[in-house]
Amino acid sequence: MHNLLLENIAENVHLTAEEQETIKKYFIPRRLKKRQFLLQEGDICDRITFVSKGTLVSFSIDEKGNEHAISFAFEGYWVGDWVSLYGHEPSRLTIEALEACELLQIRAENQELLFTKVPAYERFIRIHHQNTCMALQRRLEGSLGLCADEKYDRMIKQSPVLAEKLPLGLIASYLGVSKETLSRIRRQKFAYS
Amino acid sequence: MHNLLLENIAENVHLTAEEQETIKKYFIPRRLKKRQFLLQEGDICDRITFVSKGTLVSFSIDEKGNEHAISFAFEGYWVGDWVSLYGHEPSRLTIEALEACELLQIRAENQELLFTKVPAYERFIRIHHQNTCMALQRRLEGSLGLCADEKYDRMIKQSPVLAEKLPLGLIASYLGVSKETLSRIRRQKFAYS
DNA sequence: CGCGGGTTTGATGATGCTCAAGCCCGGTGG
DNA sequence: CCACCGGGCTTGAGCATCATCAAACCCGCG
Repeated sequence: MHNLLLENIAENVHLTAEEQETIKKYFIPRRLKKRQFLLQEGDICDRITFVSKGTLVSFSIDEKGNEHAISFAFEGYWVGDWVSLYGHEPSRLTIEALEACELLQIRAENQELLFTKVPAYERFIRIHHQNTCMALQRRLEGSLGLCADEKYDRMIKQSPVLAEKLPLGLIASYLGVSKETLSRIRRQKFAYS
Repeated sequence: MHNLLLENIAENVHLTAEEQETIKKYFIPRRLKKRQFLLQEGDICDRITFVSKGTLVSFSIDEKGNEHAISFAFEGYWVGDWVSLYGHEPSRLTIEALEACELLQIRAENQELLFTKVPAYERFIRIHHQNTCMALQRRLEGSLGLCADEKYDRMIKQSPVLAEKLPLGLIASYLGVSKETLSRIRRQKFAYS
């Protein structure tokens, strides 16, 4: 159950056997069925989640009720609403299981404890946040001033997995275009190949 | 010179006098004149910069030659291209001084040393990255599926300072709209108030 | 068989970009 | 002191892109 988690951490920092045990103790397993919510808009996100199995999507809902996919989490990913978690404010995000999921969670205050008990873990989280920053910055660069089909190309180049695993509607929402537009773009691309 | 830096760090973590001295040693002062570049597209960003005085803008340039402001850095801010820094790849960002600046810089490899010498500094950087994640996520939420005037409203609400300090063209680029559109939006808002 | 979801396709309209011209204002040089 | 210049901002007209609405389609499933 916790193996993938420890492997994931060990990719970036070294952990002694003892540290591994300590970390294990803090992460509590949880299951989610398809369409269940990990977090709902308005809740305060007070824990960090590692995905052992399954897929989730985080999205925000605007005033008109449209959903905008912010990010996806596959096996081996971490998920949570950083804004809510670190800002201690109600989340504007909703996080939903796209399929049955197996998760490992640590509560924010326990993570603080773990930081001091296992400094390597704090280092790992720092590195993880660096990567998150990178991903968000890339995403932002793409979303400013690219037209719809350029965004799609870019996404395909960066993570072709998304296009295969996810339904069209979600990808459209992720790119910030309507599903009709994305459908037309795909047809175009197909004609040329 | 280093006071603002130490204050900035001390807002989040406690530092002993000795640690403060250590940190000081690693941060090298640098000045930039108006319009000088801190980083140019294609360079590898190998240092982190703290702004003691002045204002800078980071922007990316798309295929058509349009500039897109990614973020601004004022006094007390940190600036750098995280993608390039942590990914060790050529930067797609350019960072330019909007006015005369006084900066403090630490090289990436020295920062790694500093992490082990002063764990509190590593903690500070982790917290800083958390905040960066938050800011980027907020920005992304805003840039997806908000129309031009909503984006402007949102920006005004979140950081009215920007609207005062920065020329219209830069704000437009930050919001991902043309300067003409932003000009029209402002006129509209003005008419209502 | 009929239902529902995800997807496709078409027609229409709004939003916002582009291009082009003019304006305002501060700086510079005659 | 004034004329000129240039950068930033405004304003207008036309046009491209893309969202919206509506209808049909496809396919797996009860």
